[in-house]
Amino acid sequence: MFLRFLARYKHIFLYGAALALLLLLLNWLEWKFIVMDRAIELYSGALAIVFTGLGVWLAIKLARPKWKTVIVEKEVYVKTGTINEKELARLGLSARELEVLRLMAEGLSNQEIASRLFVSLNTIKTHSANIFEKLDVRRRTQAVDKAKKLNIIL
Amino acid sequence: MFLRFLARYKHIFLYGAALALLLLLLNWLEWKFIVMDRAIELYSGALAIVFTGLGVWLAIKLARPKWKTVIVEKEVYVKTGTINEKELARLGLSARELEVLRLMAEGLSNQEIASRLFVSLNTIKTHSANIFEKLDVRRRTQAVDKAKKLNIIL
DNA sequence: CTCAAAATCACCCGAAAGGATGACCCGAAT
DNA sequence: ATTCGGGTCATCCTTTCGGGTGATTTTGAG
Repeated sequence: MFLRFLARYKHIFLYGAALALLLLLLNWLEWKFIVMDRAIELYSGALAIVFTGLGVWLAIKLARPKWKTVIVEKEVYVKTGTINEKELARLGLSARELEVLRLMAEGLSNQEIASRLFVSLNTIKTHSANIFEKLDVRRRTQAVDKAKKLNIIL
Repeated sequence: MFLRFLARYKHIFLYGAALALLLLLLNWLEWKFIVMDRAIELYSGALAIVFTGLGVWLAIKLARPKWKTVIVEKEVYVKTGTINEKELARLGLSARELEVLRLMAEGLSNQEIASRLFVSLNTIKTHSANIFEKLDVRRRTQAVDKAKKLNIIL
């Protein structure tokens, strides 16, 4: 209970400890006889600087690094519902690659696609690599997403 | 030149001004005769508290850049259709899981999703496992496909 | 406060995916 | 006949996924 509370606000406790310790130290050493009589300004300045430092430290420790994420939206594409032949032609996907892409979009694994098309797994991997290259993506999920957004698959 | 510098670090100057003013005030009022002789502790304590406060204020003002705003440009594709709230409720996906699912649908890798949401990769793996469980699928591509077909994501 | 769900993180391990390259076959174009 | 693109398959290697399990922390409802 108390330990948890202490752990959570350890910085405050540390600060309090530092505060108490410093004041005690000042008293203990009886600086008032050493410094006070001739230069109260020096004493005040030193205190001010030290506790400003402590304050800064405290604030930094307590400040939660809250990151605000601002998402700027841009570029709007409209879903047409029909295949964008021009886009398809521009990308230069071969018939086989498009076939693989469609199966990919259905969530099939490479092995499943290979079985479905009666070819080897390696062949599908080659095709998919080519697809990624032509679509300028790095993963099948990206490929599917982009293909759908570009309306080259339904 | 100087003005720009001053504007940039106005908080430091304000702090310096406050420091000087307070010390001057103390001197002016000759508190050393009023307070010092009987309660140096009170004087020190007051100074400590005041300057701790100033330090905190200073740190907060200067730490402004830590409230960093991460601007993420995101392309938005508009699609006709609305979210199937009933289906969403039926599946029982949590808010976080839905969030992960959406990012998944954008083709992000688990690591990228983790970075985007400021959590660890392991957390995303747990979320995705739960998503697959709830959607009754085995792969992210299937999850995305099913989610889109069920209209629980756009 | 207490309980439960949600969210977080970790570790292990095997499967799948992906990058890079090379090779072979075949049909169409040069 | 040669070149070239598409399709096929392979090997090696690295990264990412996904399953399984356990644990702690946060949070919200009762």
